[in-house]
Amino acid sequence: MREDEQVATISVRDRLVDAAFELFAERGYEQTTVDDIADRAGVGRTTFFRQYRSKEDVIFPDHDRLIAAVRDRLATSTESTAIVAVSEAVRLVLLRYVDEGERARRRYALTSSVATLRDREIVSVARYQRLFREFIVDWMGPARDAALRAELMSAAVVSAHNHVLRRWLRKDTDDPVGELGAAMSQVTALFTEDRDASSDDGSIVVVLRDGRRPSQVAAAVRRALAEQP
Amino acid sequence: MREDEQVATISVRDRLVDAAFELFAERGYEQTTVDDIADRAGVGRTTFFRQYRSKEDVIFPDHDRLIAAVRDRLATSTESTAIVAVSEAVRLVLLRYVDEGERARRRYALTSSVATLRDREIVSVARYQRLFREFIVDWMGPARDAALRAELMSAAVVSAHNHVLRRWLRKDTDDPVGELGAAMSQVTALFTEDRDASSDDGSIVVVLRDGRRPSQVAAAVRRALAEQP
DNA sequence: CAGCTGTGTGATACTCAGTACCGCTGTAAC
DNA sequence: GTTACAGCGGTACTGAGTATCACACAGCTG
Repeated sequence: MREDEQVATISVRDRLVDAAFELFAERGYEQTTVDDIADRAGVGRTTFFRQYRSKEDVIFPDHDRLIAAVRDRLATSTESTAIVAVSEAVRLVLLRYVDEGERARRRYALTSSVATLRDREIVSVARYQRLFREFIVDWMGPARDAALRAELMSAAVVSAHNHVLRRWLRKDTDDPVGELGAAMSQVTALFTEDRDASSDDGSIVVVLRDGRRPSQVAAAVRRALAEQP
Repeated sequence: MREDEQVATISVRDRLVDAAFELFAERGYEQTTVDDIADRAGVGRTTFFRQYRSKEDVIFPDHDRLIAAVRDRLATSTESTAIVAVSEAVRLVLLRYVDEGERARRRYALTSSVATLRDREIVSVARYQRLFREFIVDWMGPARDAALRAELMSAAVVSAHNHVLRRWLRKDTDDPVGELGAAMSQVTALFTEDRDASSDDGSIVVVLRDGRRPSQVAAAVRRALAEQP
């Protein structure tokens, strides 16, 4: 291929994606064959499967690459707790979708209406959750209930992320990144509140002899609070 | 079919399941075709697809029926909070697997090693999570952050259930039901502790004029505590 | 220029899951 | 008997995904 052609021509991969989205919109997903897509993109069937492993693959973003990026981010994380590290890492995923813009929304329309694609999406999400779970387990070591806690944390982070992502996809929010931050602090709060709250609810008891003035009581309370961890 | 034959003969459905499990164990899942299964079960290919929608369906329990049972349980639930109701309902799922016994474990061996089946399992789990989420949303109404909280709760319940279920499948525990109860109280504890701990940590401030005695301060505190929700 | 090599491409043929249809057979009802 | 019906098997088809092979077009080399 000569250079001037290269400038004018969109890559084969992109042509296939465009063709696929067009056809899915026109006739629906099941009514479109791989041959149709390849034909419209002006390439052979073989080329389609060389570019994308399956018919579903055309619509989905490159999860392999994105997961690798998330893994890297986790590996080089300097956060103080596992759940905060994961909350930071999941931001990458949201940003990727937001960057895609309209294409992400068109994909959402498809995954919402086609069972096969919805299932595929669910499986992709589970891969992130697994990655997070394993990271948290490694981070926490063989502590008491570590496995269950890791499970819950990763599930919470992923759910919160998906909640915000779906809101953005549905145009329910203009500030997905801000909402993600809020959702993530809600999630981390779930897991970082005083554990064992049933036995220690965080109350402080200050005992004084009779005859003190309320200002003295207040001072004693202030002192007690300062000593709290 | 005459009656004496009916007694001696296992149903076609069961024969197909047995044949499938045998063949998957012998040659692996991908190396087994639907024809192979039908042949070994002594029926035609057509009959296979009349009994099971797909090749994967043979191994999985009847999730449609089980989900319906769970939905019924939720609909007739008299629990005080949504998450407790869901925690109770998810027990049905665990019990179903435990009832299956060895068959569930053989299925687990397959879903652990065959990507297609693992994906299918993940999708099934998502269906329960969705059911729970919708129930919780209905229960909570349009409260502040209800959608996100419902998302987190359903994810937590399902994760905890799966954690315990997998422990039982791996023979890491002999008391799955007990562990499920423990895991579920851990989950409910997550969501029933003082919420909004970041903005309201549960502290009570009692203001008094100078000159009161500590016993009067204590009485005022007692009164304030009594007024707490 | 001729020859070599590697890479992307398209055509063909194949396997297998899943669907649609049709004809057979045994059973139950009238 | 015959009519109705339900379960079964066979055949043929569609379409996804795989494997193979031959070709075209680059770039490099002598």
